[in-house]
Amino acid sequence: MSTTDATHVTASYHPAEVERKWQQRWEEQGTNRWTAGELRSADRPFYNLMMFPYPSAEGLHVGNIYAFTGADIYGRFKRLQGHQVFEPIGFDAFGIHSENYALKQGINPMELIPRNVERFTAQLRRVGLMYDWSHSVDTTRPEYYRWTQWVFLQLYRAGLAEKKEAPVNWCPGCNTVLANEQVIGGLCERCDTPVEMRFLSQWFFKITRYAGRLLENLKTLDWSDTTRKAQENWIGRSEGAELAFPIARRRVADDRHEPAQLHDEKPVIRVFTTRPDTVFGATYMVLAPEHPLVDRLTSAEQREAVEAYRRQAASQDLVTRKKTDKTKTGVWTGGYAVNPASGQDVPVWIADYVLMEYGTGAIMAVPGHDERDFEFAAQFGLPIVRVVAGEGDDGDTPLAEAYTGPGRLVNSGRFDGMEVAEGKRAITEWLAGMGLGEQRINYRLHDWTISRQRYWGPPIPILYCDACGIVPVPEDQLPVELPFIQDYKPDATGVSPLARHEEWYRTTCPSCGGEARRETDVSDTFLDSAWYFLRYPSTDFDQVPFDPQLTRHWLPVDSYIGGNEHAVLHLLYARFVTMALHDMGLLHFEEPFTRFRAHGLIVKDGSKMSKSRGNVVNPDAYIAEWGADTIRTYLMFLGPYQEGGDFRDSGITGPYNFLTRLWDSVLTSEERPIDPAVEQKLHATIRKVTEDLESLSYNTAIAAMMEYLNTVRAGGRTPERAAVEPLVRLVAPFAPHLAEELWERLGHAQ
RNA sequence: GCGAAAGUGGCGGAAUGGUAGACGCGCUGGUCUUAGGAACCAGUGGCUUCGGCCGUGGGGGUUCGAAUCCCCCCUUUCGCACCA
Repeated sequence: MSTTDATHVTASYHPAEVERKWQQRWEEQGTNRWTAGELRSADRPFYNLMMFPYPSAEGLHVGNIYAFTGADIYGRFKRLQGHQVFEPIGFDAFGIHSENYALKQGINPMELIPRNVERFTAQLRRVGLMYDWSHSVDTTRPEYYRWTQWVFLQLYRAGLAEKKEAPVNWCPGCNTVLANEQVIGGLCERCDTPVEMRFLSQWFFKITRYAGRLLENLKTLDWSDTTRKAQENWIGRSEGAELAFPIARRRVADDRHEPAQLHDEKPVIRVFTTRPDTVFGATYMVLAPEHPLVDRLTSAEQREAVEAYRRQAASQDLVTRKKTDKTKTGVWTGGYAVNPASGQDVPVWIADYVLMEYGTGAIMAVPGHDERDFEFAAQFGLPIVRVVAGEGDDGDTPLAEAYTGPGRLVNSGRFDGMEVAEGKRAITEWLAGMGLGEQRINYRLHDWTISRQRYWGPPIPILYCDACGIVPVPEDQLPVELPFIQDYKPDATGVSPLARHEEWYRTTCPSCGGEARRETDVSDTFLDSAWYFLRYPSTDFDQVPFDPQLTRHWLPVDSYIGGNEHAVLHLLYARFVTMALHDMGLLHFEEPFTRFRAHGLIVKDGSKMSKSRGNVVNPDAYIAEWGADTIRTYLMFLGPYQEGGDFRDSGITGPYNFLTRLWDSVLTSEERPIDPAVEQKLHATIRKVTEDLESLSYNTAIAAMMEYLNTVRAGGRTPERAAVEPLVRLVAPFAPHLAEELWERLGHAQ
């Protein structure tokens, strides 16, 4: 007997019909929506998060669908396991990318972006994702960025936001400052223009204060290895010592200059080194051309050459400057410093191979044991002294190249004979005793520049008052709304377009009532996304950024899935902001994402999708032709989810045929006892699919289901109802519409 | 240079110490059909004297047994990169 009514004609599989029906029903019945009360009372909460998209004008990309579907499948799996799954989505719509596009179109982003959001929303609704649209966020809405500004103020109060004059990355293409993380190989991440170094007064977040903890905590996180490693490298911990080389006063010919403003008033050059054991071999010093002590050290005779060199270095973009293979250049300042170990005067040079942004911006040069210093010394005829002798090395033969291996110290006074490791410790201790050094851990990580001289972002909630100085905008006056202006185009002046609008920036000081001026820079988009996951559960509340009770109930995030391109950007910033809010007592956890998995990249026919190649997959057309269920299943079947895959049109028929066969099998199935061999295979399949879902091995889960269906239908046999009914549940995370329809046709109320 | 991942049929990939190539695409043959770029069934790593032999980038090793573990080399992709 057929499971369907004898008079009922078994219709063939029409995805469009089925999908329309179920999307509508889910919407009407609020299947995926949560009320505030339901969120509060959920007893097995599972927060399933995916990286929210930037709503580009091109519309939803197949890569977005790949990312979201993989995350959605995991959420649906958890729901089938009895969890109450909260799966929100939103839009990361502020930022240079959006703004640049608006500029190109000549449409104000305030008008353009909402259209993109609308289009994205419509496209996303067709994919069959279990989003709770009632808890969505859009970072460009005042009701959202009000709280982004609030986050800024909390960091400011905690002393973690600071305005300072500093060398920053300036993109002449985008006319704005960029965070270090947004400079890729010396180029702007958005427009590929070579980035320049400028000295500007900017707002910074002191993420470096958290460097140690950000690094340490990584060990405790259940994250993709690649992502963890990327953060580890980015934070870049190195152990060593900071040593002080006093300036040799008598040798400074030109003393008209005021003493330099360093961290203290002592006329010393501070250097960071990982090799304090080689300090006896430091035969010269090099400062970055921008180093504040250069003026003080430069002699009258050398001034012209030094100035010329500094001008030249300043004019170079970062790509040219950081080329490792170019020959070393540099100029002697005419000044000397005292090697604190050997007591000898060593000449002080400037050279662009020393970077102002790392360490102290100055190095002690040990040509005998550092490749770069050796190259520089060889080029300029500076003395090379050996202070480490390797195995079977008499310590006398002149070095043909820098020796960086292990060995014992030589030419190092009473430290001669010590092993490198011992020497490091002993020499650091000795110099520390004289107040000329200390053990030090240095991080590659920089403070996070968050000022952007652009229009399309949340205004930084700060006022400048002649009487009171820097004044934070009172929290009850938030948001500081971004005004609608026509001339939002950025320029090379180093200030935001908002600085052209006096009517906007002129205001009164909340503490003295006098005249004040608003900060006209906006904040980095990455601040918007550094806390959005805190907002989702609490979008029903407009008087707090995140409701304490809901936050305690739902956070940290249980599963987070996204692209690895954010390994050092978003994922690091979100961790920092969370940690800072935790330290202020505002959050009960310090790591936002318990589990993170990076998905792979989708390519088309073996090459990266790009507009110029003309091989960008338009997901709408594919969904219209094959149905969302087929596209979802196909994308997951392409290859291991965490490695990505190659989208080829010819492959879609496989998953499509599978779903069609499943449809037919269910609707023609018979009510009869299940064959024991089939039953055994069924249980093996359930087990396999369950394990694969947990590990995101979606491709093999699908393969297992196909294999099982092949067994069920082997030799053209009619399937037993008991053989196919469980398969409908197994396939549900992948093809939710089809599964619901079949489940209903099998006589189950949903 | 440093760090990470990977190299398996015509193609995407499966198998992490135990029958290599699951599953799918493609291809071949068949059934049905007026027809089929539909559906269904069967086959499909290479060589073969039909006994078998060879086969997971290359070379060596451990093991009763290696795609899988170890050593050396080659190639590709990604991240970081004059980081002191």
